[in-house]
Amino acid sequence: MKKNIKKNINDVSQNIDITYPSTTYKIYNKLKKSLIGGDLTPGTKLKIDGLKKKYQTGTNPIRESLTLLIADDLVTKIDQKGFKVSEAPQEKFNEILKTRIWIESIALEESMQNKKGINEWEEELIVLNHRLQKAERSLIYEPENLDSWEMVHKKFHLTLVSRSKSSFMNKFCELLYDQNMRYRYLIKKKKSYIKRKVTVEHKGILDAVLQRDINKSKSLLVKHYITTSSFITLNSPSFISK
Amino acid sequence: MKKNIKKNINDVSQNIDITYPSTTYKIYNKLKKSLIGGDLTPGTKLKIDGLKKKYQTGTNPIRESLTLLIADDLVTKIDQKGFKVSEAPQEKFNEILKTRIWIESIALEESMQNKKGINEWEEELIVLNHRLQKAERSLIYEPENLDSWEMVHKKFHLTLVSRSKSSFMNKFCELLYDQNMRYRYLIKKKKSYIKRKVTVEHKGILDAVLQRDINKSKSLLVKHYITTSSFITLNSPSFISK
DNA sequence: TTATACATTAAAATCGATTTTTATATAAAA
DNA sequence: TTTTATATAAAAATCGATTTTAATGTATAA
Repeated sequence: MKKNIKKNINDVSQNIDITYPSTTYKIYNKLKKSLIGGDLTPGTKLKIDGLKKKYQTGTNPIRESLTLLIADDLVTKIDQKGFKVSEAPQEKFNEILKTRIWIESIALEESMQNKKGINEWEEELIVLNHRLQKAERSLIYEPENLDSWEMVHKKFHLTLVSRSKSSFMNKFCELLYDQNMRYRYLIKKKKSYIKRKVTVEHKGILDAVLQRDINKSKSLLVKHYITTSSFITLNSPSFISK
Repeated sequence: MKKNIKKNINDVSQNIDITYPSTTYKIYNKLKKSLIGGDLTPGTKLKIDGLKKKYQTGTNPIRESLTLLIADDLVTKIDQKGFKVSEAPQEKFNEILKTRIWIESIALEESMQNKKGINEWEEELIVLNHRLQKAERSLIYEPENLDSWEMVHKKFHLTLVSRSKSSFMNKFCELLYDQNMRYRYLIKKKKSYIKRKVTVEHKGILDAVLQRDINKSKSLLVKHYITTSSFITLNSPSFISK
């Protein structure tokens, strides 16, 4: 009833077939954001009743959202004992870094070797890099723009490795990106993490790609990840998984 | 009530803390088996009501099982429109093959370079290969043993690539293994697929691993996958995704 | 004390009914 | 005829209550 009213309000303007996301989908996105943003401490139990109250909804959307988040490795489930926020030990971060380097090296190489639509791809990367530089500059004066910086940053990195002609590779890259992002926020919460300037590094990778120098591109990408990772070290005692 | 009785019956013998799987978990496993086994035609709609009747259970376990299967890429969900069996076009099989080769080449190399516990690993592989040969021979006279062959076969392949020290790599390998397995069964249902002898190939890979010849091991593993794949070609019209 | 059985509480898992949305069929207008 | 609106049917999604299981606390026996 309530939703029908809402639908009519929106429908009058245009005749587009707007579909409204399910509660499950909305809660999933909210929870995912909280988990990646480090708002939920690793290991914390995710009790259904609590989440029901917090998000003002029933059992089913909560449980389904949590089930979806298992696939993202942000939530862990123990049968008959419920859900909890996935742990985030240092060694897991090392795994993420290592795996990202393995996977993305292949994906970048394949993306560059795949000639079909390579010009359009290069142009897209130029635009994304431009937006990224802009977003980064705006961040100095308006730190509340972090969300939009995150969006462009993710898009830039995933586009870079998107042309391997394997949907599986794309999925793996995104999973690892989100995992890495989570650690960035977790460390920000613990230490007074200083957002370092990555503008130059992104530009370097882009230039190597435009030069169509595969090895240089790969090595710059790897170097970028390793440099970034040195800022994400959680070896404070609070981070050792219980 | 019913479950309590069951618990008591089992508990009298030993004082082990036996945990009973949830309905969701049981349904998940059954569905997964059906999906990999090719019993459910790609693209088929998975209606909640139908599954409820089939598995004699409520909405929740069904929906949760299906949600879990999305992560395995065996089920596809469209928000507000429900679940369906994931499509299985030829091109997707090509992706699986390609991605497996990329990922497992790295994982095998890392497994062999990782010296810690390498002797135990080699011994485990010898035992698994032995069981695999045995299971394969028994298959000639008792084809109903296919399930146990599948189990050993999966274990052999996943153990081979298990030591990269990245839980993500292990997960990716298993996902791709199951995806590949699904195609094996789908083609079996369509063509009169003849189970070919893979005994020699497994032995070859094992020997190369025991010789600690990384390049040889990798190339034999890749060759094994490519040879197998040539038997899994679904270019009959019935397989072109609608 | 320490361990074991039992009762209590809390939380997960499940059920069946209701609500909301989509798909289909039918009728009216261009 | 084709399109557009409306009514009906089917299915997905959600809700709130109930059942089942795990965790906690308490009393009793070794």
